[in-house]
Amino acid sequence: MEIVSLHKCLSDPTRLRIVNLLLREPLCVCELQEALDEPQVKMSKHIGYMKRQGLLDVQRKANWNFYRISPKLSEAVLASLEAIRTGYAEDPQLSEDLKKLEHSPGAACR
Amino acid sequence: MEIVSLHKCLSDPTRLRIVNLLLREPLCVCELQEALDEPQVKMSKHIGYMKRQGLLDVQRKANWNFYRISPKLSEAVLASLEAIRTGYAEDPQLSEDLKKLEHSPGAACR
DNA sequence: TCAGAATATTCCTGTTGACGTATATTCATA
DNA sequence: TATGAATATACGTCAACAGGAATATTCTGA
Repeated sequence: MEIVSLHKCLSDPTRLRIVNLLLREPLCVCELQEALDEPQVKMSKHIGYMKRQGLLDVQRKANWNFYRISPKLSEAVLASLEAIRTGYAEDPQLSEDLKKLEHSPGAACR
Repeated sequence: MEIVSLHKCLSDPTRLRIVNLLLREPLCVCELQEALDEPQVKMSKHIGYMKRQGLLDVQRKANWNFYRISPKLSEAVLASLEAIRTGYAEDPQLSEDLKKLEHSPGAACR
């Protein structure tokens, strides 16, 4: 994945929030939607963008699409992502998203 | 500095090249220009952009403007920058820029 | 095979940003 | 103080992208 493409992915608030959650575990779109509380079309388009750039990949299970950080990323890209995970752990928005995810009642997709 | 702003700065090839050089040492605009071999107006605008976002700051010395990575950045931002410096050390373009900088005959601004 | 759930895509609009040309600014020095 | 060097800004144009509304797609289960 191109350096510039990675940073384009990270340069939108919604996408950053999505990446922050996926850095912990793969998630289905409906879980991401619930955690971020954003319209479906908005989520879908940002996810599609990051998939096209090679940052995410999908696994379809029954009715649900599970996204994860692509396992094919270079060490360099992973290092940048790790900097986000550890560096911004105390960001109010990002940590609230994580809390919301943990506290969410088991979603239908599970 | 905002997380998103940082990544916007890093999501353009020219800006990434500039940051890569400034991560080593503060430089004057003319040195950056020579190393990257890009038009003056292009350099100036990208530098201005990063200054407005709070990533860079200036020190004027006589006729020259020396830019550096701002010393006021948070640990988190510095960690992201460090990931770039170490992670992409072997990028052809970025390492060529560095080489060009080292081999450059002492610029007028020194 | 039809209905509905989960997700993606298309179309439209407004904003941001990238690039080039030309011009302005600022400062040092002749 | 006029000139030139270093750098920034204004203006115009074009492409990328963000957001919403509406619609399409894909799969599951009745």
